[in-house]
Amino acid sequence: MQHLNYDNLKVQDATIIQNSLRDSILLQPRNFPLSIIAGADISFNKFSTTVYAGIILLSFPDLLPIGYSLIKKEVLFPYVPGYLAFREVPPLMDAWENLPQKPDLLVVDGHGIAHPRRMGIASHFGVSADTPTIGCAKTLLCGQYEEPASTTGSSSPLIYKNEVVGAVLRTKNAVKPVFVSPGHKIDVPDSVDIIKQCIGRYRIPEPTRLAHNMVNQFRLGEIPEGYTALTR
DNA sequence: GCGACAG
DNA sequence: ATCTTGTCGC
Repeated sequence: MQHLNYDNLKVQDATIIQNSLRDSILLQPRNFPLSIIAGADISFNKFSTTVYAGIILLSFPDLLPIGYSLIKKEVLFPYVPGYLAFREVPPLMDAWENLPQKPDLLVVDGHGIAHPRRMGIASHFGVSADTPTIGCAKTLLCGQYEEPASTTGSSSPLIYKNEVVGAVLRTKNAVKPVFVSPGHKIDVPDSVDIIKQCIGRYRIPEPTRLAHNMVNQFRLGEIPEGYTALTR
């Protein structure tokens, strides 16, 4: 499963792929040890087809960087709400293949099953790479929820078509919450529990926050393309 | 038809 | 997503 290419796909074809991949999603309590967690994100210049993708590995529960993978790639599939995966999964999959070691769980910037067809980018990547994933998005794509209490750690269920597809989690006092939903091989309760343990001093949980900072530095030429295991 | 719409 | 200046609050 590498060098995925969705460049010549039509949105209509993409829908068929999502409906097909959906049957492979596994929603279950975490049944594996968690000592290495990772964050994935991409960055790009507006109007450019070049995307800078990266995955950062962190020790858990310490959340200290222990390695990463960065790769630059051309992507032609456009950004269409509901089809983010067709733009971001291909480059992220390349970064994944180059990681010095695979994490036990990957946190993706975007939704998991909190998606119109229950196939957000976190689920799409998880099924494609056959690895546990959680989606952590900054804004809502679909579903309803009650505003969670304003204190850090508070959450409320995210409902879509009468089903609990995730949770809205307050990661910082009196600050906009984030949207957490399982991607693959994990369930809603465990996803929220793990993301809670990834909260640092910012709104965005450490895995995706550090991944975002890293790919941004990469895009700006402050870090070279490549991969490495960090020594400490 | 109208409004919503991850990154 | 990216760009951008100021401003509010702990």
